[in-house]
Formats: sequence, structure tokens, C-alpha cells
Amino acid sequence: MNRERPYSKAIARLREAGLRPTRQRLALAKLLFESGNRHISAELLHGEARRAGIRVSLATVYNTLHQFTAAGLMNEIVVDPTRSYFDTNTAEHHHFYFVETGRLEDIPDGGVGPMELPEPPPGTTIKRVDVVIRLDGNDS
Amino acid sequence: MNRERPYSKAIARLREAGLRPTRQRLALAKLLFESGNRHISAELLHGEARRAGIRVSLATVYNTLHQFTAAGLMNEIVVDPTRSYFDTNTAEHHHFYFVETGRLEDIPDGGVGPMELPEPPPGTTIKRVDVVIRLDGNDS
DNA sequence: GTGATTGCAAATCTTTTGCACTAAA
DNA sequence: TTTAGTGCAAAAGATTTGCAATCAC
Repeated sequence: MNRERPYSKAIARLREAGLRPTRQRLALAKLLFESGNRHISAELLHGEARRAGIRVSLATVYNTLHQFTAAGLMNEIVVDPTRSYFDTNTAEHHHFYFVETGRLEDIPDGGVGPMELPEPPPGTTIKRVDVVIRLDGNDS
Repeated sequence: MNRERPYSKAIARLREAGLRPTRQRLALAKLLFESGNRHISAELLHGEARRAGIRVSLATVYNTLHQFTAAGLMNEIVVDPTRSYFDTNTAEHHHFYFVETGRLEDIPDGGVGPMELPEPPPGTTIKRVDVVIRLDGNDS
């Protein structure tokens, strides 16, 4: 790890994904990927970026999240009809959703036991299996 | 079953739910509940109602779907960030989602084997578990 | 009659798009 | 340079809301 070039990892990640490492992509990548798994909406990420002094428009945040998702760096999670969430954890895993606060949390590995899946209808293939456990009650 | 009063069942259903059986609620209830399990968006239901000669506004369709959901007659399913779907089947069950066409289909009972669920975080209780199997490929 | 319900249009909110400008290679 | 990426403001959708008119009881 090269401590003199704090962006080298992010740059490499973007290059591998075929994305030009621009100022705003780098800054967003740093926010997204360098503090563990994150579940975040475009609006929230935009706010966080501005607070961190990064000049970036909301439109660019949306574009960037979709580009990262298309490149396989993130996944989009659908749990709330009014807002899109993006997840930096691209491994197969499932979620707790705190209905009252709108917060998403990973279910620790092995939390949902292996399940028997049905045969997909003819002509189709399973792309992804999402399990969402909706929770009532106080967020932690 | 009283064949001379085709609305009696729908009227009873609404009354039990504490909803005044108005013209449009009755008509929508008939469309929704009298042809098996349905997965439908507000926009689609509105179109169907108009084609059936029912005069109802899109706003009322939205309101009605939410009232039916609050009354426990339906469930809202979240699979598509751009549209809300409502399901007339209120029993615990899971879904196939045809990504390319946006169609939802029930997974037959027993299709998803019983699964081991994690302990909900302290202070919370499980409200619902949703399993969505996203499918690529041709819709049937 | 009187209070709940409806329709319409306007408002709101999230997300996308068009296009001139800027920056990366 | 040359082309991809960005910002802004406007557009596009989906959904909600305010309020006068209408309907169920």
C-alpha cells in the first residue's frame, strides 16, 4: 500500500471498471468504498459529498451510482418505493430493512439459512435472489 | 352465494374493512378480488377500470389501493424502483420478477423451501419477509 | 342533512436528459 | 487536440394533496 498516493486504490478500481478516474468519481468512490459496506441513496451521498467539500451535482451522483452499478462495483437494492438504495457490497447477501427509519443493514453471513429455490420458469434464468426482512420497532 | 346481488360479496368485504362501499371502491374491488391473485400497478388498474367503463380518477385509484392495503386487503410489493405494485394475495408467499417485462408472478406454495431466519436486532420484530427471485429471459 | 369520498389540477418528489462547458488522456 | 464527463436547468414520471362538488347513509 502506497501511503503517499491515497487515491491509487480508487484510481485502479475505476480503471479496471473502464471508467475514467475523474475528480468526482474518485471522491465518490472514496466515500463509498473506503468505510466498509454502505447502503445509501443518491440524495444522501450527495449531501455527504458536499459536506466533505466535494463539488458535485446531484445529477452526477445519480449518473455515477448507475455507472458504478453497471460496472459491477455496486448493486441497487429495491426496498422502498420512494427511493433507490445502492449497496457497496456486491456479494450475495440479504438485508434487514427498518421500516420506521428507512435504514438498511446487511444480515450477517449465514443469517438466512440456505434455501431451496424453485425451478425458474422455462426460458428464464435466475439473475438474483433478494431476501428482505422488514422490521418494526426501534432502529439501533 | 346470492346470484341476484353480484356486489354483495364486495360490499361485505368493504364493510368488514370499515370502508364505505362507494361506486368506485366496489368496482375496483371487483376487478381486484374476483379474478384470482393479481399483481398490478395503479396505472394499470386505472386503465383496466376505464376500459371496463368505470369512471374513476387515477388519484382515486391510488387512494383506494392504499386504503385497501391499510385495511389488510392487499399488500404492496416493492420490486421496481419506478413503480409500485399491489398484490391481492395477502398470504405469506414469494415472487418471481421478470426483469425485462416488469411482470410479477407468485411462486407456487412450497417453491421456496423453509428458511432459517436470523434473530431480529434487539428492540425490533419481524414484520414480513420478502423473497424476490429476479429472472432474466423471456416472459411466458 | 352531514360527513365521507371523489375528481381535478396543481404540487411535490425522485430521477433522467439535453446541451454548453470543462477536464482527462 | 479529442472525447468523455460534468453541471445546470428543464423535463419526465410517479405519487400526493387541496378543495369544491358529489354521494352514501
